[in-house]
Amino acid sequence: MPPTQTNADLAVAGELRLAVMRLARRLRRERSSGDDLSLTQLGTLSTLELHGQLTLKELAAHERVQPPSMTKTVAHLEEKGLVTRTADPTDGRQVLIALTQAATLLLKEDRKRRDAWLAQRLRHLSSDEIDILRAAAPILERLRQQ
Amino acid sequence: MPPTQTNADLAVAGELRLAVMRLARRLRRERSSGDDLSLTQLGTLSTLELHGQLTLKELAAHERVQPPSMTKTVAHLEEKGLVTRTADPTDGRQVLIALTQAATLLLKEDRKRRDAWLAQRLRHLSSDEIDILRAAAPILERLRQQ
DNA sequence: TATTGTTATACTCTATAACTATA
DNA sequence: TATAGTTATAGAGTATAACAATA
Repeated sequence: MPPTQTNADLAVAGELRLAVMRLARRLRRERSSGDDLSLTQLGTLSTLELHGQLTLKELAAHERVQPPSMTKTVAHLEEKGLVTRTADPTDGRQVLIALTQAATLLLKEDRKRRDAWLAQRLRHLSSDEIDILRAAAPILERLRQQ
Repeated sequence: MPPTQTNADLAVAGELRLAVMRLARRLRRERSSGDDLSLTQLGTLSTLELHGQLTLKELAAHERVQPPSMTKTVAHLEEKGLVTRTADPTDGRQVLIALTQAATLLLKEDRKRRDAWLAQRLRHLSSDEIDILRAAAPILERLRQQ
């Protein structure tokens, strides 16, 4: 933890920002072919998979959207048979949202397809370069969580 | 370049995909506070900065959107004084779209602000970890371009 | 009263289909 | 006829403000 910001750090930030944003855009595009779920919908399903059943408010907080937006997204997912909404037995104001089995399968397939795309590209790298990416992945994850 | 796909490569792909998508989402959110340009608009300006004056069709192709979508985006940018539209002197059907000076300045400021956000987070990392990210950035960029 | 969720309303981004102007 | 761009229309995603139901 250096006490002051160095020029080298600023340079890394700039390069990393561009690289991450562009690769993400590319990955998003890869997803969009032959699929009918938006990134918003997919992200919501992933969050439910990770945390299990959540209330609408919790789900909105995880996805960092306002409750009315999440109400809409959940409505779309419910229409597609990917989530269920049930009233909380102990607090009638709350609604519990959970994945259906169809959603679990769909998430698995989507992940497989996108991982395959990226793994295919990893084959063009040397093993040293793959090692660097392997080390970088958890650091990127921590950056996001701070 | 290994001749076959290893399980380790597939695992790296999965971790990397999640990390990149999530960090990108975070970066996108960072941008949206206190600014009035959408990512679509910013992306369009960046493309014009990179390639110079383009026709609407070319611009739509670079941004991977349909022409009617780009017509709208360009209209918004024109309202904000960030691009100009001029008829092509040799082909009256075509419209040439170019950045204004205000747009060039705005791009520079936006970049600075977002880099600062990421650089601030880099301060929580060790110098070894920063070195890994520095090495990873160009590899990520190559992954996208393949 | 405070909290949870929904409805009403509005704006951006995106698309396809239909149209206009030019080549 | 073919091409470049715009207009018409529609749906998703987002927000804020106002409302209903429950605690």
